[in-house]
Amino acid sequence: MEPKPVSLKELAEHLGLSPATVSLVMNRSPVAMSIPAETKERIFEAARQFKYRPNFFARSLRAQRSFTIGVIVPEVSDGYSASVMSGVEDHLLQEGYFYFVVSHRHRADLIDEYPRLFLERAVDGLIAVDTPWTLSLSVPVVTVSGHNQVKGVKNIVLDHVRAAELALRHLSQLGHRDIAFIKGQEFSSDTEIRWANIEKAARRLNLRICPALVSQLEGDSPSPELGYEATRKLLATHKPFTALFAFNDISAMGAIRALREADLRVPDDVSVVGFDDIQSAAYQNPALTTVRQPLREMGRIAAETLLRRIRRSGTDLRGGETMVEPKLIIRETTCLANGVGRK
Amino acid sequence: MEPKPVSLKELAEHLGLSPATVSLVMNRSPVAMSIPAETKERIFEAARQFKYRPNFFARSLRAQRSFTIGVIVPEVSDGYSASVMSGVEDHLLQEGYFYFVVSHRHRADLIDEYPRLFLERAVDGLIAVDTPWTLSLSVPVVTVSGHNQVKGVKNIVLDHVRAAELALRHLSQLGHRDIAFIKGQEFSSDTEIRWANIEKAARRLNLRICPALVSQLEGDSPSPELGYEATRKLLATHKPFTALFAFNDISAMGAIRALREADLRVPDDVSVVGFDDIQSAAYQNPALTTVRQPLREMGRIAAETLLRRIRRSGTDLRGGETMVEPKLIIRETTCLANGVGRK
DNA sequence: CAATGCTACTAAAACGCTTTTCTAGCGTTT
DNA sequence: AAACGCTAGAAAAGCGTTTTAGTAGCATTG
Repeated sequence: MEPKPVSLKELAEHLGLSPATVSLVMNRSPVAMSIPAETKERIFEAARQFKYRPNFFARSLRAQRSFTIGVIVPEVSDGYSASVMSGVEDHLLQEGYFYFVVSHRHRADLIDEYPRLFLERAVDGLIAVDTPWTLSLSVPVVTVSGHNQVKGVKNIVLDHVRAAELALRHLSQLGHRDIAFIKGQEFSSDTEIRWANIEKAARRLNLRICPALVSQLEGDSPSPELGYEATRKLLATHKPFTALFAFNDISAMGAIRALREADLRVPDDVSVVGFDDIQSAAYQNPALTTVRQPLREMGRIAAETLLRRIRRSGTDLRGGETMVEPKLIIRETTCLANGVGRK
Repeated sequence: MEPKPVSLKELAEHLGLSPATVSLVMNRSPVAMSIPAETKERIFEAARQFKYRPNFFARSLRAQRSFTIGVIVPEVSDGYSASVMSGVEDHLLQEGYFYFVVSHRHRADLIDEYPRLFLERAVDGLIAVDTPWTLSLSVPVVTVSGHNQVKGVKNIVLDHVRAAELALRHLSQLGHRDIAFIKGQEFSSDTEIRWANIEKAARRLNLRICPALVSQLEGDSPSPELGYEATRKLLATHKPFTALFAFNDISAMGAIRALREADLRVPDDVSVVGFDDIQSAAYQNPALTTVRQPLREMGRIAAETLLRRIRRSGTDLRGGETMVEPKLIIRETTCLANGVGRK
């Protein structure tokens, strides 16, 4: 049990000084230049002795700054958000900031309400992860995979051109021509841009995308179930395909299960490429080939960008994007098409 | 962009009343009983019109309450913590509380420092997840899987007696006698109690635990790699076993990979049981048999318990445990021993 | 010697709210 | 008519800081 905290006034009283002086010295204010080193030392010593900690609320009230930022994600417990948060945390704590987390779980009313609550809590800024963003707030906002075009909002985003290229080129080089796709949910902010770039990359690589071989995730569960369902629909068309590019690793896992149940071997009959490279991707059986997003790094960059904006409030508040590079991680779920050989 | 917020004083001025009156009415204080309904309505109407929101810091400064709690976890991005957090969040936000998260990543200095930082931020209480806890603080603390015996601290914990029983009985009934084990890391708070109960359950079931068949996770990465390494050590002893009980699902995934690399089929040659039942366990290939911990529920209970303590501050501050029941989820990684048949 | 400048501080306001105590005016009781 | 009680609200203290504007005392300068 800690002793009752001591206030600035009490500390000053004990030192026979005014609270003003003590405050000035403790904060190393330039005004305190004229205070002799000896006095300063006395103050520091007393502060140490009484374990003086400035009251956080009093300070925030005065400064109108909270050293707190808000993070809004679709769901804390999904690996994507959690990885990004991990990066955000790294940088934030190091800089003396704390953060609140909320999950909106794709409910539009919450996506609207939470930012307001954050503002009420006087956050200095906020980071929205994988969340459609339309608000322009009075504090800096940085989005991760946001694809918004709100004026002052900076967006940290994957290079989707390259991501699509990496995956499709890989499959193409393995001889795949009949490629099935699982698109993300309507509400996922990555869905649209990712798909647009897949189409472009396919054109560049001379791959034809058959509409019957395009399925879409539905529902907002974070489980592989959705990928399983989407793949079942794909299989139900009876249109043959030798490769499948899933929206993310989770759905790829569900897809693999659906394929196996249909007596299709992965990768011998169907190659599968995931997206994200979550922790367990490497330990799937077979290990998942996937397009890695540097999620943690994206979180770190988001935090850095946000703090920069909070500090240099006013300058450089242009929106725009900061791009981050994907990487193709080739593991065991892809091989040559037509069973020509095993990779 | 929101309009500049209006203060209580301004609102009162506009109404031709004193701030005191407005405050009393807005907070539905019993003292405001004597204020006529008409005046109250005028106040509410004006508040609505100007979107009056009490300044959070001013209020907290006065009340010495922050409606904020701190959550400390080993690592936000591991599924265990994230699931618990998800449950914590459910209850907390509903009750008007926000929470800070920090990851200590098993660094002892951080486990010590973060609670202090939380206190400085004037949290009303805190929840420690899967973290060794020795501090007795001036605010209520609830731990999840803590296994501490600090006086006022309530611990939300799995019924480990039953968990060990469920797993071992299952394996025993399938005819397994040579069972290997992967223990948790030294620093994990669940390790000790889980192991103790496994030993007890084994005795009750007349199973002999061979010391050579007990391996342990080492290192604090949240990846299946650790289970992979632990299993390699097990295999290196060349002591045969037909079943493996892993510390968690993540390590079970690594174990399965190691077994496969050693040309052992799962479950035909070796049955594997995991622990936790994380999201992807059902979509492993083969789907993982595991002991489910109701993590989200544990988080919810922790939040409920904490808020109860914060509110009835003073009463019922006994420590002790609240137990939660595990459930055996039988999937595809376990079958009859000795290849007698496939389940 | 008056004016100036420096040193080492302090006073006081302000941040926005809550809450206890107080009061003016009015009606009722004894 | 004095005492009391009630209604409707106001005054003011206080929460713990930060910061601007001073100021008292001393030394230096012209």
